[in-house]
Amino acid sequence: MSSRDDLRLASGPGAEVTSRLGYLLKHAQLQLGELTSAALAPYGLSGRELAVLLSLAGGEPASQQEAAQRLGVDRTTMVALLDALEAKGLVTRHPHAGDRRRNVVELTPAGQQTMRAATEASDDAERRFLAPLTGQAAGQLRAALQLLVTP
Amino acid sequence: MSSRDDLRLASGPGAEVTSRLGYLLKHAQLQLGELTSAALAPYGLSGRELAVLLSLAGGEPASQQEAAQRLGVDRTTMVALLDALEAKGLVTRHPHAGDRRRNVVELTPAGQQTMRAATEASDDAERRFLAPLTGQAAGQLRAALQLLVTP
DNA sequence: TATTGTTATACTCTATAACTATA
DNA sequence: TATAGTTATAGAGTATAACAATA
Repeated sequence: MSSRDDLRLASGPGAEVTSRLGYLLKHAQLQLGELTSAALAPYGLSGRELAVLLSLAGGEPASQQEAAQRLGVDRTTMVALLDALEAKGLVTRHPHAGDRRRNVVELTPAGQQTMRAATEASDDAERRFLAPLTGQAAGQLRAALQLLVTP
Repeated sequence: MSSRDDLRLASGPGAEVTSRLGYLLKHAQLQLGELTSAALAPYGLSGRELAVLLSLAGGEPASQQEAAQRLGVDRTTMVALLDALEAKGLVTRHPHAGDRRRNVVELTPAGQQTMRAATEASDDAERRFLAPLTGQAAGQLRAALQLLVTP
């Protein structure tokens, strides 16, 4: 079932569920995810793959482990994500000079270009998702989530 | 990896990812989910199962299909959820009098009692999750999510 | 023909355990 | 011994397709 077919007025039957925070967070994520997936499709990227590119672009060149930590996924999960991005020519893996256990992961020029274009598309999806809110309310939402997620 | 091991200051490396709305929603949901799971464990319920109980308790007795729609899951997903709740003695299924294709699903007395206690535990988990926010900010967060999720 | 519940199946995301190569 | 990357595997959660019973 798509995440849009199931929504109803908060005063109807089941309002006890649909007003709970867990429900709201889950369905907000589902809806944003649908918009983002559609927006990124022309670039052949998933939202998770764009997140990997962004985590690699910010700061120092990173090992796979560091990239995984930045994103909040397991290092075993990062392997498959990087396999896909490497196959698309968007990232490269090289052994670290001083510690050959590590792979230094970097964006290729194509990866940087794709990341920039895909980020704009993703930003646009965010804007459309947040359209029901005033600019102030959208800013407060983001700030509140930052506070909750950042320890 | 747990969802708490990966968090860092928003100004550090990877800030481009960790300040995106999709990341914030995902990790907010993960953190609340952990708190909720722990809070519900003494009742032998998952968050999804409590959601099913709540969706059944609100309004008229529902068919499985209606329960699935209230919750926003597929009717095939609802089958397994109800199997588990029925095995625990928390819900019953009876053929609908006027339309025997349908199962009327209702909470047993044990189901109602468990639902009430588990809801209190879940509410407490929500309060702890929202503790970093002022009461006003928490209310605004909930209202904003309602607006985004309700069409 | 259409709908409800069900089953079988598959796909995504994720983590744990164990392997390897390096340190 | 410990760590980084990898592989195999398993477990949620989810949906699609097809079936039986019923409308």
